[in-house]
Amino acid sequence: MVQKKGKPAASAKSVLTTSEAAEPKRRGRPRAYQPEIALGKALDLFRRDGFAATSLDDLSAATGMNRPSLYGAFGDKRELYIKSYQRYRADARAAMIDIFRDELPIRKRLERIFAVALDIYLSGDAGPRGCFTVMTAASEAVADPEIRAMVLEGFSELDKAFAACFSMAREKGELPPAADPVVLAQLASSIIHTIAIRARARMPRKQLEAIVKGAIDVMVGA
Amino acid sequence: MVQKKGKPAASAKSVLTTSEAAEPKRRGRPRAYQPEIALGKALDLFRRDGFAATSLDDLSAATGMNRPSLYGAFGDKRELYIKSYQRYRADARAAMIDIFRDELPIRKRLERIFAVALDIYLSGDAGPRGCFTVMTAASEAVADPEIRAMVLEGFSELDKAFAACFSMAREKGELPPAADPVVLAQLASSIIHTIAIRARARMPRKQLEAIVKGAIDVMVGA
DNA sequence: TGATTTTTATACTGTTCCGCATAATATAAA
DNA sequence: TTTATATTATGCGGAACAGTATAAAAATCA
Repeated sequence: MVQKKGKPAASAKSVLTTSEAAEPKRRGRPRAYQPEIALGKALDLFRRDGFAATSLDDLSAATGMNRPSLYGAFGDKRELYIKSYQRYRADARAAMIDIFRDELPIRKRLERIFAVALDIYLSGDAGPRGCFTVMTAASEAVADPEIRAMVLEGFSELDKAFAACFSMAREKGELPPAADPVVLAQLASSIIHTIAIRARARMPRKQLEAIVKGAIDVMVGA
Repeated sequence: MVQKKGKPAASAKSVLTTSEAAEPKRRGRPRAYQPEIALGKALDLFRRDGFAATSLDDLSAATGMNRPSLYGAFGDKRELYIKSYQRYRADARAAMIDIFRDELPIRKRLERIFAVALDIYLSGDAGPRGCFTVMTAASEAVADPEIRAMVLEGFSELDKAFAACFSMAREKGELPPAADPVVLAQLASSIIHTIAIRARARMPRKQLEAIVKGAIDVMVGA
């Protein structure tokens, strides 16, 4: 019979945001799930309830995958948590990176960054989801070195991104020469952390925006 | 026989820091535990592992109380968590209140406040314990209205204490008249939150102190 | 068609979990 | 002493838990 000649190899591990990509013909029974979508569901659950309070039954129900499939695709619960966290970081980075790099005035840029952060932290059907890095720092990071390293790297990435922002602003004369980009960056990160935490306690967006506005005034001048 | 005449009544509920107080003679079998000490042990566990990852067996072992005694003394796990949290708040308040009210120059006062905060967040045998308010905000506060209310009240208490600090400093001429005590207080709280979170991820004290120093410089002038 | 491969579906194992029922124990009061 | 009261000690019960073993199903390959 005429056979379709599946593409030779070329690594099936391509990272795809959409699931439209034509995978090379796989051998056995086809998967009933889409890994990226399932991982997103797992992330939703972990963000809502945290690691310990999320059971594999919950994850199985949310992803539509039965337990053995979960293990086959992502490993055990901890590995799934780690992959969920990496997915969160990738998503957050994608949502932020353009604004960080933008050539807008510093004040406008900060406003947009914090607005996107609030969108991320306040979204969620069953209550505001907060920042997964902060939640993970508060819980799993103490006892698990590998998770801790990822969290610290997350803090560092944010600090550096803000510092680059403030450096550029100072070069363009938007900030006084004496302004210290690293200190300002740590301040900006602390605002990110406080609104993430407070959002999680359901503080209304208006109040969080007031905190952001006051902080921006202090950082770049009223 | 000669009997000791226990003091009549006078409310057994007196809040005592030491356990030396002579309780009025109680009727049945005497307790084998000291409630305040047991509650402290429970708090230690909850701070280390969080609500979901702390089992009643763990609590029973740490307090030396068997399960029924735990229930009798503190109610179920959630009630014990709430009482532990209230205890944490009382302890933290006791450690801070004098410094907040002190008449020291604002810079010195802030330095002391943050130093005590770091002491609290970095203590712990099995890793830094962080801020229990922040941890609770990140986990239980979303779904539990009663716990959430306590957490929000905790944020508010800290904001107000800082605001009072900055108000007094402005009145004394330590800050420019245009300085906004509420905005500065939210900044100071955000520093508290960021060092609590970062401590939990085992960021070294030196780095946390650098964050504090930079923030103080921005808040009250370098 | 039949063999091979990969995934799904079901169900099991042994553990841990929370809350409570029951009985033993230690004190004060009568 | 006896009675009442308050706590401790033991352990049960049923549910939930994480992980896996086994078999059925659905595809490709020969």
